[in-house]
Amino acid sequence: MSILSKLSFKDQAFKLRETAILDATTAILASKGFDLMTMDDVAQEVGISKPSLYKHFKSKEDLVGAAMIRLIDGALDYLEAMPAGLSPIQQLKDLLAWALRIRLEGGMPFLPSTSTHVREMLTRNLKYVMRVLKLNSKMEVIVQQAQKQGQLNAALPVDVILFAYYARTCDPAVEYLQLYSKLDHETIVESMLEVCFSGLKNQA
Amino acid sequence: MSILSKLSFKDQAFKLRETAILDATTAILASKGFDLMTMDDVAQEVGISKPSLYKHFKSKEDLVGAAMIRLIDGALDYLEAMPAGLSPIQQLKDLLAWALRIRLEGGMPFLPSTSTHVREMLTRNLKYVMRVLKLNSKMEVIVQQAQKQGQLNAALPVDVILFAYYARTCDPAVEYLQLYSKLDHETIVESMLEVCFSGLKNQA
DNA sequence: GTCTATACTTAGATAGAC
DNA sequence: GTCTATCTAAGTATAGAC
Repeated sequence: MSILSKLSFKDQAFKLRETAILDATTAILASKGFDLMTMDDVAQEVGISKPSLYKHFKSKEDLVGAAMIRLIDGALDYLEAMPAGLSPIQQLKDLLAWALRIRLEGGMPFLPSTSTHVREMLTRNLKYVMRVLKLNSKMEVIVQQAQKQGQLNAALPVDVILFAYYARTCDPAVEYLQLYSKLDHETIVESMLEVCFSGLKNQA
Repeated sequence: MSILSKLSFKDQAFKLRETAILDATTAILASKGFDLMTMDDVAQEVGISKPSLYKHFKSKEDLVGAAMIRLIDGALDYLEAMPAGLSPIQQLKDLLAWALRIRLEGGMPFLPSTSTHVREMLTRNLKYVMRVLKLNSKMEVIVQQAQKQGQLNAALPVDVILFAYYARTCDPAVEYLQLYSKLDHETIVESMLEVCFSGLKNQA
């Protein structure tokens, strides 16, 4: 019994450290991006040595893959937790607002678009790809519902809507507005939603 | 006289090679991005040695800066060459379509958004910053005209419109549509314009 | 499992011959 | 000005002591 509890305690500590590593990785990825993030950065941020880091994740690709999977899971959880009866378009708006708020606080979702290198790396990560496909099928359903109910433009192919939507979660305009405009976070989120769903054109 | 013409001939050859270098750089940047592009890549693509490359550009930053400046100049030229009397919103649409077509053909404009690293590097390049500011002031005028004439949403801050617009020129949705959808180039361009100006929402 | 110290590789930049 | 050959720094990954 004492051995068992000791083991599970060790396991718990291991899990906790793993969470700390993924937190650090996510934050560093958000600020420096994949290529500039070094394993030294991560180890130092967590307060462990590099070899210890490699005990948890066998490579940089592995580590970043795990961080990205956690983000996708976060999105899936958010979708799951949504109040029933929310209109499809409101679901899309809420999810985008959630992602943008995380980004504005330095938590970055959705790195894959930044470079072909990173994209190919993630494409080789089977577990990651499976999560993305799962999220994507859920999103596809929501978009089709929204089109059927006349909330989204039904003339646009579903692919176009989905990719345009995903691209908004990592839109560089967010960082530029944060840097060069005096708008606060919530105003930036609202503006991005407005631009995404209503476009730049005058509606009249 | 013969010396002078010989010199100017040499100068011409030098300029030609410089153009070839910038072409290669632009193409490689478009496919691999800044971090993965090596000076060896560029030298090999042009068919010269690395030290020769360094005779033209004193560093990788310098080289990429020059390539980006040429792209901005292309945009400025395109604006300049526009037929007079074109409505402001049509100018914006034409310029965006022009940029997207270049991207679809592997010519990439507007790298700066890809990472903070690249952005900071370009920010240190005075010549580049000056060109960007010049382009930006022209764009600002067009956007304000469009708002005044009721073509663009006047409720949105000019900054929001400009950054959202710039972001569309390097929208990752373009690459995803190119990769995963069966849409041809022109349909992608039209879809992106539609999404940019009218948004995803149903217009009714 | 954790650390110190180190091997290996890549890529930016240059010395020196021609 | 161009090349071959090389320097140097950085960063991924690991060997081996504790």
